[in-house]
Amino acid sequence: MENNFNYSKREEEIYNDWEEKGYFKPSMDKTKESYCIMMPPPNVTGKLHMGHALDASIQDFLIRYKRMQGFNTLWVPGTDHAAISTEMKVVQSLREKGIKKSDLTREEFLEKAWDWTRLYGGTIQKQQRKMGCSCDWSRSRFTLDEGLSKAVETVFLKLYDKGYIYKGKRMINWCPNCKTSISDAEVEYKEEASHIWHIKYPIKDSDEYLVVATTRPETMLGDTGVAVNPKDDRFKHLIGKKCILPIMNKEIPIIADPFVEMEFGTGCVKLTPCHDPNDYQAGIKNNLEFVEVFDSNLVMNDLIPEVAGMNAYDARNVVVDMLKEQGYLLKIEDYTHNVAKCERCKTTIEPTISDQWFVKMGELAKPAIEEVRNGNIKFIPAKYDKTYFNWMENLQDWCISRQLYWGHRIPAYYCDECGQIHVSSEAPEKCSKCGCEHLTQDPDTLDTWFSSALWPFSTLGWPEETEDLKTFYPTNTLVTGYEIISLWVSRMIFSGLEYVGKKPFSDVIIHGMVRDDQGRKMSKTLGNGVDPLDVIEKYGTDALRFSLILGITFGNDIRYIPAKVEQGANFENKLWNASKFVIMHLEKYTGKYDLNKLTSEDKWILSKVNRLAKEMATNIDNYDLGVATQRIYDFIWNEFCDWYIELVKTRLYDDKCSTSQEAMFTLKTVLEYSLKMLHPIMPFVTEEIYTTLNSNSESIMVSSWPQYKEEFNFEKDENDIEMLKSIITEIRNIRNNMNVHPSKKSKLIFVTQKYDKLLEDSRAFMERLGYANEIAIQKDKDTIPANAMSIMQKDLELYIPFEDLVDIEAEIERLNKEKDTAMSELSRAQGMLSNEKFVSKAPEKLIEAEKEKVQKYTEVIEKIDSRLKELKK
RNA sequence: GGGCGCUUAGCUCAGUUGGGAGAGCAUCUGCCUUACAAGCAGGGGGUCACAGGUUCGAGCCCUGUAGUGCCCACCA
Repeated sequence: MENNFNYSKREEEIYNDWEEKGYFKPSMDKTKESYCIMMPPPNVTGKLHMGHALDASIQDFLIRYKRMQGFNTLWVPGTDHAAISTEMKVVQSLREKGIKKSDLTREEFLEKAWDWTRLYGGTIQKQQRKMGCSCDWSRSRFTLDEGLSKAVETVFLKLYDKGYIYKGKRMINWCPNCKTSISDAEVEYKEEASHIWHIKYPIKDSDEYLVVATTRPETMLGDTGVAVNPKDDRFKHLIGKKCILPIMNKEIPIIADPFVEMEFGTGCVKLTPCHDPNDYQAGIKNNLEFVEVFDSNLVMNDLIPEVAGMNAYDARNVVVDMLKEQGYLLKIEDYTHNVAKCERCKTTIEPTISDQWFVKMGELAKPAIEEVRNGNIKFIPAKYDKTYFNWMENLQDWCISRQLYWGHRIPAYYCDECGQIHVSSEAPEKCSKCGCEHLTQDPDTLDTWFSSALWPFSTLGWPEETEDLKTFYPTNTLVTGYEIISLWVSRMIFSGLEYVGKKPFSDVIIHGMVRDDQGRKMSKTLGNGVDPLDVIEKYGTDALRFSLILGITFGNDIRYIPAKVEQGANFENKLWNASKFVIMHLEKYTGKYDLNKLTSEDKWILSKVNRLAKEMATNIDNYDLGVATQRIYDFIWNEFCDWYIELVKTRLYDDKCSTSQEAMFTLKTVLEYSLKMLHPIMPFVTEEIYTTLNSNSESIMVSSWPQYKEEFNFEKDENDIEMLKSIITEIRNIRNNMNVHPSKKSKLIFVTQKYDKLLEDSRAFMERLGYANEIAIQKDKDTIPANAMSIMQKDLELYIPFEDLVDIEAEIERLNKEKDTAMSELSRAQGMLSNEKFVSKAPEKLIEAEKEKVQKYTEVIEKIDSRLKELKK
């Protein structure tokens, strides 16, 4: 074996080998339970970032584990066409070539977009291969491919027939940059410093006036009312009257509406139903006039000649100046408020009234809420139930039409003559209403999330009743971040329930965000992003995966700490070297061993690894991946390497050892168990070692998870070896304190009635690990020299004659300290036992443990006392 | 405005149903011991944010306070 694992070379070779052999495909064994994960599809032209790396590490962990557990396992990869995001990138690249989107026909643009997708698409899937993802690439899907488009169309027609999809003029979020509508979920809010303008609106036929406060004075040209709170005594007498809109010199009504906060601003709100969501609602409710001030490109219309044709933001200054001149402007205050921004391009959103397609959410949301409430779908951690409910219970109808080319085109056709809407998969030959033969398809496309919402079943072939759909739907676990619970998770849930009639998945793991080492979001502007591919190049995929999983708790954000990746790399090296040792010593392994000849240390480690296999499986089944990883790490390093390998060395080095075959059996068994348990976390290095260890065996990927065996349960031997370990640790401790170099050996005199047999069997390693040149095991303490250090335990005394090194006074002092410790332990245990309430209420097991402690420390104290007496002679 | 988290060793984080506080890194001491110095052995370091409460027993459960972060709503 080489001195190190050559990950940069071998990881790729191993991966290709797996893929070629078809290990990523499901077994399709009908006798096995299925387990399926749908990979959240990244943007088709995207690049792998740390969030993806985390996502991939978690999913691959689960998939590999389940595969080893014998499940018929499928992990479906794929990519999303990412409508707005991709279209923006294409527009940008065209602009760099001096081409405007409007220069091209729809077909020409789409041609360019496909070129772009072909050029940059697939990068991320190559990178996912580098991550070691064992997904079935032969089932990879793209949201715009034929099958998925069929699913989208089917859903659209179905919902339309049911009346759940409708077209209508509503107030929507318009992104002036992307030039499309977007849904509420795609809007984010950002605090922005601005001003608030106080404007006087005179009351008709009166000297009185109202003062309205606004952050958008230019919209006042389109005001068609002023609202006050009906309970506001200041303005009660004005309700129902009219006021004069400045500049426009137009009468507008004063209405009462409880949405107005009396304490905020002036208590009077100007109403511009065309340009504000609240005002829009108030406009409908109160039957106000709808007056547009500017169009969707923010170009002012000709309400007044002074601003006609101007950009809305420029018009603001003109309007403010006019108000000032005419004496209507009372004051301008600094004001910081939340401004709606486009999630994609960060442009300020314009609320606009527009003719769009919507999905009616009410009836769809109900069963989706119920499915989580009744526990059929679980969030991990459960706290995200609340995020989900909060979203689902306050849903507005979902605006699904986008004024983009890149996406699924809406299957609706309009009669050129009478405007009749025809929703169908094919263009109708003539209008069903007027018989006209000229129909035009709706130019809009659908929201990206409309197709992503179908992901769990569209990828399995729905609406066809495919074998895959029957086998793998509902899927089992969804792994994603909290930022898309509302955008994606919730929509998959109602979609699955509505279209397939079954939930899309059972468990939803919500992991946190990967932040930089200072806890900041990784972002392009900060330049603090860490590219997982750089990390892989430096430390290898296994080390990165290990670092992302070790100790994580789902739902909490994690920081990317380089030292943690180093920890992973060091661990990989440790495992590699331990394996090298094992494999080296297995040269003489005949495979003929006798379980009856296993020694205590063999039984000890077998018992431990055996139980770990069971407990780690429980951890994983409970999605405690961070804990599971910690446990296998601890076992391999602190038990197997630090102790078992050291304990077993004497037997391996001794040609005449009668239990060397059993030692080799144990080494091989424990290493194999460990490799298997580590494989879902560090797939490559475990594969490399496993196939070296078992040169005629197939991949570790298709091996099975170690099963708990009752015959490997050795409780007594576990206790025995733990006792010996504590003795060895104490010997080392004493020698360290005295600065005695390991090369200076000493004699060990054990006095014990109980452990003589065990010690006799353990002579060899006790000599080695206890730095002894001679070991005496005796039942009485007649021959103990005075100048010896001592270790007192229950049922055992150990004397180490260090001869002239021992300062009797110092030893007395040390023993007194030991005694103090034992005394305080004793009194603590006695204290608990003398507490009647403790004895009557605490569990039996605990009381017994305390009683044992009393016994133990009483004995230890007696022994120390007796030793002290001898020393003082 | 509403909701949800977090606060544990110098740093980054674990801590499974309440039963004597853990890891990695850092630090200190001693070791190139024939798998590994990317290592070995040993040590130091914590009133688990604070204040109450429940309990025989609280890092864990309840109430409140402070600091901090996120999500939702968007109030002109």
